[in-house]
Amino acid sequence: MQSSYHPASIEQQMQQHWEDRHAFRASGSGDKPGYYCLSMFPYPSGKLHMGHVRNYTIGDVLSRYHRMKGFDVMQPMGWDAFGLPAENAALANNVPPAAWTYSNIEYMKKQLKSLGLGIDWSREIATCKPDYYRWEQWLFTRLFNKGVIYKKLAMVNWDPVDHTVLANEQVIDGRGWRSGALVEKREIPMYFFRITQYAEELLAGLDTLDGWPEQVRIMQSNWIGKSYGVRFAFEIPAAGGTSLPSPAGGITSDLAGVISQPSRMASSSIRGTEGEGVSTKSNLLWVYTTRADTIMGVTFVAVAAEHPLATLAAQGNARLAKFIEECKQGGVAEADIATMEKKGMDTGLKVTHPLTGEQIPVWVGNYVLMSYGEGAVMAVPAHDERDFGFAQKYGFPIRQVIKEREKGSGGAEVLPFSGAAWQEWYASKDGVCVNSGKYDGLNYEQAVDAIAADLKAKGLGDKQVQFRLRDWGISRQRYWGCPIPIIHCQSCGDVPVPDEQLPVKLPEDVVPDGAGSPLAKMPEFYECTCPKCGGKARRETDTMDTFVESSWYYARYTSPDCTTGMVDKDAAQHWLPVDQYIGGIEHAILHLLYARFFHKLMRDEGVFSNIIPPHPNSPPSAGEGANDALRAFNPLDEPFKNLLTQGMVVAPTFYREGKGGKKLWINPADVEVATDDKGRPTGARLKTDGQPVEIGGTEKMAKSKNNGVDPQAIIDQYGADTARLFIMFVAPPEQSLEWSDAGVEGAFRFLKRVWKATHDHVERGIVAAYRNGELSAAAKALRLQLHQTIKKVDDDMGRRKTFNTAIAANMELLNALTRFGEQTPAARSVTQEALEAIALMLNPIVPHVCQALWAELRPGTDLLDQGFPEA
RNA sequence: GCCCGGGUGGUGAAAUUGGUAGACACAACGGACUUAAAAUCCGUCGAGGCUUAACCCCUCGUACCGGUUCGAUUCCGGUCCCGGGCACCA
Repeated sequence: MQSSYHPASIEQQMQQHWEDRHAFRASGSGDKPGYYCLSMFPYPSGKLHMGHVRNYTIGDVLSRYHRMKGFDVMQPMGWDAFGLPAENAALANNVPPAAWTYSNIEYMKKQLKSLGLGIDWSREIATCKPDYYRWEQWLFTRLFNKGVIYKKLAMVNWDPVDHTVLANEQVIDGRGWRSGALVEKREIPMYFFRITQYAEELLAGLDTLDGWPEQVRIMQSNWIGKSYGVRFAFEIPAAGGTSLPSPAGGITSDLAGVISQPSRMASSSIRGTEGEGVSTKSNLLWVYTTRADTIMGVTFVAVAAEHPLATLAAQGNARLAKFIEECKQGGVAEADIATMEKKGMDTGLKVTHPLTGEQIPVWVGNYVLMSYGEGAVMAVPAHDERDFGFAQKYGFPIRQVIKEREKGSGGAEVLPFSGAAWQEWYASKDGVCVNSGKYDGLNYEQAVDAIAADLKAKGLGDKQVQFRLRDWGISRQRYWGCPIPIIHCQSCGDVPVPDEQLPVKLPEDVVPDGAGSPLAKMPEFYECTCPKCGGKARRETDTMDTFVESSWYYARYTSPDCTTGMVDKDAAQHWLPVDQYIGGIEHAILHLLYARFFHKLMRDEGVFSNIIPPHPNSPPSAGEGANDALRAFNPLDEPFKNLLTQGMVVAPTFYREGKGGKKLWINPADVEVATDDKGRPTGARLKTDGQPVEIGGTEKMAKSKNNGVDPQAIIDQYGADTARLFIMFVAPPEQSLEWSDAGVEGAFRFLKRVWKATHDHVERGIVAAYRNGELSAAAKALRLQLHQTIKKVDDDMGRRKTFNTAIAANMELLNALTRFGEQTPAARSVTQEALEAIALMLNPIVPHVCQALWAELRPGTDLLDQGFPEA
């Protein structure tokens, strides 16, 4: 046996051995139970980053552990290959996104292999390949015909200089990232997935996901945001009345057209069908509230800048028109809208309070979102913090209509709106109505019931369930994505591309120029004939959101070469659901929600099974515990049985201010940080010029902050095993991991110690692992610790998934073993037993070195054939 | 702004169901080995105090303030700070 540990040659040799044996090919034969272990596939950005290494090492540890436990493991890998960075690279380097992407894939695949991951490469997919996206287009046409996909106008970020739509990421401080121009909101037609139709099921399904972190289920539940409230209307007095702005007649009829449309919300009435008992009167301004008990405190109404009523009022009001224009400035990202200064302007219009008949002013508010609810809100300054601030600024009356419920004797004070004391009882809905006429004294439920009933009687409202979730807009005015399979015909309208013309192939030799999609400038792409009438037609040039590709790749892996459908039904039924899904916590909402949604879409399209179960779009309203079966996990309904959300790999950021305050981010590897005697950083300077740089926050490793640490350097210097060991040891998987070069050396040292201990033993001659004999007390103690360690490590890897403590337990065992040192035949057999166990226990984490150690301890046998040790 | 996490020695962390706080490492320091260095091995390592017969003992300590409990890093309420997400980064 070699006296010292040389990772480079061992790793190459073992990787070759695994390949020769096809060790990680998933059979799917059913001889052994299947275990589908999936890590979120990478975007081929160029090279692996630490987040990838962490993600795939966790997946590989779980895969190899389950393989040793007797499972037929499938661990596939592929490429989330469409996306914006390829277009950015194209702009920067004048290279087609396709070529850039394929060369990145080639390089990153080599890197993944050098990590020694037990991947079944025969199932590799890339989402930019036509044989993948063709099935996405196929599903699109089915959903379009069913009405699950539809077209409507939606707001985007518009760069008026580059004449292009910008992603939120490309809007920096309200300006286009390349042009520096002030970004505007603009409405364009887009295709939408009607995800709101599945809102109830997506919410109810969360209860079946026992194997998901609570945190993720809560986040998704809040995102879907089911609320119980009241939708009601203010009447808009007819034209000629006191409050309408002057311009010509026709306003009334215009209003009838634009305002009194049926609710655009994802909603269903609690009582009876929607619209029942609700007025069909025109001239109504609809709002939705979860606090109908405060309706008597309404002192103004605020509408979004894009609201039809605002548009109308602005026709005769230049100041208002200007304000609405101002509201259109800036991007569409909600975080920006929610944090900007709340501003408003009077429309001059007044509407009639449905219960008091009072005339209520209508204002335009820049904080009202057109995309949520009705695009208009009632404002109760006494009981809503935002309304309160707005009222103070613009001088609206503040009318208290809720007071704290009386407790004990004497009765409670009538508290005015005020900070924390107010919050506690108000937010918990633990108050009673005051200053509310006939509703005085009623509690929350009573007041809402009474008010909803009165509104309903007047035909001006009713209770309503509402979701925060919005439909999913998927049109992108970009080149490097899956073409939307629609043909626009003058006479037939939007016609889906027929199956025999699929896939609609994306030309791959194009270099975008940053000014809109190049497809729209390519007649050879968009000129076509209508499949219905045969007339001249124009092909859709928008592509799909790349989240669409990543919403079903997990299913495609079960049968990556299937040419008859999205998946082969038998393969899908054998492998799905994914037993263990692993990926970053940053995907907790969007990706994971979209994938759950897609699973249901595919189910309802009969993709997995010819038998399509009647799906519970509206689950039983029959109350608590009505149907426990709905709470049990069902692989036809949910794609991922267990979810592990790894924490982010974070690193410090450094920057210098460039021209115009633009930050130039500097990689940590190029920076030297000075610290005080307590280890706190005092300053930093660039290594190349010795000049100081600013220290930013510690953030997720990302290209945009240039704070990524290249894992390749560590693999090259210490080997993949050390990189894997360090990253698994330094923190439990769900916690965020702060990268530091210190500690890698320690991981390497540990592997050297394991190697040395095995070497010293093997050189004295291998023996049979302990069976029975005379043991010293020390030998007995060691053997006890050995089996306690096996038990703990098994539990840590299987149930707890805390690999850091599993490694620590092995370190303790090795420490005990090196201290032991007895050389009697019986003692040596205990040493043999312990060394074998260590090689087996560490195998999932550091497979190359363990495979080599095993070959020394048990010549002629292969670690690939060994099970996990048993305590 | 809203939703979700996190905060424990100089550092990463451990304490699995409310029961000995700091396992295992990193860094640092001291020692052995060496002509020397590296590597390796051994030892010390939360803060303060006490005591040298004793490496024995005492007090404080898990961001901060308060609560529940015989007992709280763990449960509850509040505050501060840091991170993730917010629908076109993936």
